[in-house]
Amino acid sequence: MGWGGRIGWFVPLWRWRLKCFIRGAMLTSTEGSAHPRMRFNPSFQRGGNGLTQQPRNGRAPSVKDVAAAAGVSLGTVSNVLNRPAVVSTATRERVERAMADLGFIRNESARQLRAGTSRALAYVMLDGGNPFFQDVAEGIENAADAADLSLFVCNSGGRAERESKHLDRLVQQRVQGILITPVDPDASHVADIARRGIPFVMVDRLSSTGDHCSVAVDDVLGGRIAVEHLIDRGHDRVAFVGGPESIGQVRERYQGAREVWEEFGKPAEDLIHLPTEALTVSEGRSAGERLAGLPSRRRPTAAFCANDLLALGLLQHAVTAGLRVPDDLAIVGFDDIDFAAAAAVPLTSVRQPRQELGRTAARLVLDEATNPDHQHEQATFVPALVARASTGTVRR
Amino acid sequence: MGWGGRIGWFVPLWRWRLKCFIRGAMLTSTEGSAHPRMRFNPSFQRGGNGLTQQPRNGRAPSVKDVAAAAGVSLGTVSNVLNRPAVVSTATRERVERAMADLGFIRNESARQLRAGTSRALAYVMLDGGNPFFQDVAEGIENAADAADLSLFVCNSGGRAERESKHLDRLVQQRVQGILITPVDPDASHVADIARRGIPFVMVDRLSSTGDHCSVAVDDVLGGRIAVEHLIDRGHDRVAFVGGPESIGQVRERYQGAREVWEEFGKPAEDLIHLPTEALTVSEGRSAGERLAGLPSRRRPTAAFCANDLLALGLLQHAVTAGLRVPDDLAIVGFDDIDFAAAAAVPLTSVRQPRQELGRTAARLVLDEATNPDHQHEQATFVPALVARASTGTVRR
DNA sequence: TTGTACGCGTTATCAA
DNA sequence: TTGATAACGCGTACAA
Repeated sequence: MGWGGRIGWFVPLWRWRLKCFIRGAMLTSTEGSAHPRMRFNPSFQRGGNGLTQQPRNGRAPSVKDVAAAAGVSLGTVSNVLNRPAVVSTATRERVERAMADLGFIRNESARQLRAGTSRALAYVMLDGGNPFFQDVAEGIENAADAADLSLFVCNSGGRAERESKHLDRLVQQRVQGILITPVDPDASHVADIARRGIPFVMVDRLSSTGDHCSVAVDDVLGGRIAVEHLIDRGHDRVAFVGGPESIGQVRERYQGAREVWEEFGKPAEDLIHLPTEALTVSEGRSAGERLAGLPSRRRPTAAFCANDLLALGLLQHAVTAGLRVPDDLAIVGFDDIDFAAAAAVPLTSVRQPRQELGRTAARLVLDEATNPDHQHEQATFVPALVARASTGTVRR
Repeated sequence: MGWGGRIGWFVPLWRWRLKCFIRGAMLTSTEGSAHPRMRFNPSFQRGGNGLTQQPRNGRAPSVKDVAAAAGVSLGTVSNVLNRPAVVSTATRERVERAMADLGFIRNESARQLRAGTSRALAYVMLDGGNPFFQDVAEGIENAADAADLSLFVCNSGGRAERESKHLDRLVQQRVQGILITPVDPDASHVADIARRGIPFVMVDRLSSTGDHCSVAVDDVLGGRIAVEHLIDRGHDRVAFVGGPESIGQVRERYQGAREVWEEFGKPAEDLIHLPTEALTVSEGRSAGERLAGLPSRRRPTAAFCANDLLALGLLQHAVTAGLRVPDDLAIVGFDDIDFAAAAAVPLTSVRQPRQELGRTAARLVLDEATNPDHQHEQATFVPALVARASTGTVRR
């Protein structure tokens, strides 16, 4: 059975349900004007708050119902909704009264159909379990809220096929714009979005082609300041903890680390790469085990982690293993999520302006959606080191 | 200017944008059947992936465009989409080809309008900054995904007026069902949802009235096992850290704590309430300060925190202040978020089945949406203590 | 097997 | 100031 069949099956149930919840509702005497349309809708009832209605056949009341109840035409109701000034006070009040009585609520689908686009944005995030992206999402939501738009928040969980599925659905929904932190910025299903002309902003990744907006911090620079800070503190052997390399952010933060390491004339083999399979707390713990397993003369005295989750996992392992942080092992994270400061040994981290990334991305996508002179923009933020106890002491 | 004006202004921009991105796209010779409708759409082009089209006046291609391009009627296209079996292979392929060429994507608004309901669920969460709710949301999203539904994730941030605004929008969107962890379960705007007949499930709160489904753990029991665990470990003075009392979860966890404290014959004044203004890490820190400020003979040797965020804040303050955890201060949290286990002193916590709460809630809301025999259900889960290092030792 | 015609709820245009 | 009517895109009777 195809979709049509299922839809046809849904509708009666919907009616059935309405019929059920009506049972027990307070019903008072029928009221309303003597408008002839009224006889087609004989079941209007009035209750305290307009929710005790059973308009027509069980569907939600429409402008048509309101018009009938108020004894005016459909166009007038529309005017009350969209150009209140143009309708006389008396009729407007009558219509408003009818809307309240019926519990009328505008149907967004119909408005969308008419308008050609929905009143929603969407953010497809890379990892819902990482508070960093939640904070970005919060920034977006605030901006969306201010523009009176709803926000679809989707989570790809790092899986390309799930991301693609989400995007398909969002395009079907005709969302006004899509913000995404992509699994792979070069994936075709990502490029297709911009090519369709849907306002589109890449978050936490810069566009290489420049054919859409993007918002990110300079990850290479972030890697640089993290490692420079560790060099400052006198560390001569440093671990870079992070992976997989398919993640651009990881690559660039590592690159920044290597650059500055080299510039300070340190031997490349003293910047030790501990690859991880994901940017998670548990991968951080496992990296900690590998780190502890190194022969002591090869063992780093500090670690720069590609994000805070890894750093927290590493920190946990270190403390459990009896290492003193920062004396035995200094740790720098990346993102500066709230939990970094809240760790038992507060974590030094490279701060990204999380909410502002989101706000800016939303601003750009809205500009693309509304401004005919929109120019694609690559908004780059400068990361900042927030030094805390986990790198507290200067060595030697 | 009212909304109508703005919409009217949007549409031309939309066209303008499409015109722009088309520039530079590869254009090949016009192709297609000689169907007469074709002349109304003279600008069809074919490219590699169907995205280089400029159908009609800049709007996304509709079934009508597909029909014209394939040289069939509109109904046939619809049949291809909804009852592929009923259409001959040859025409079906021709239609599918046309859809691919044009980059046709179904318009959800139109489907919704027709179907009377959207293909989306919604979850309004209480605190987006708390990973607990993110995990619940993830459970919901997985279930929604399996049912091929989109999920609106909204965040009230504990503010009733924001929650109400979200709910208004969701009702306008005609979502299939609403899941919510409400600021106040008894608020009228919450009750209105269920009264409207919208499938509705309360998450992390039980329904008192029974006129809708709900999913939660037994918070009183959770409070009991937390404090019983501390009593087991030999603690005679315990703090309950949590607030505000307007949050039902806080009240009930506290109640459970008091019950078991009394049952063990402990004097009521030795269960010390440290109220907080929110369930956040920073409030946990501030509670830590107050705790440290107590005279030593009144100072608790253990703390039960109303959630893990408070516990992490308290832990952080304790470590910073030089207290040993658990020797000087044992700590129990609630929720067992991932960061609890990842804290530098892994946190003992009362575990809620976070994802399962979400999955169950989604299951219930879908049942209400589709099953005519749906009965409201109060799904109660049993919390479980997860003992970790933060309460590690038995005292005395 | 395919095509025609109508309705979903809203908004905008135009006429009264 | 108000009313009638035609779209928007899709799904589906019903007719051919």
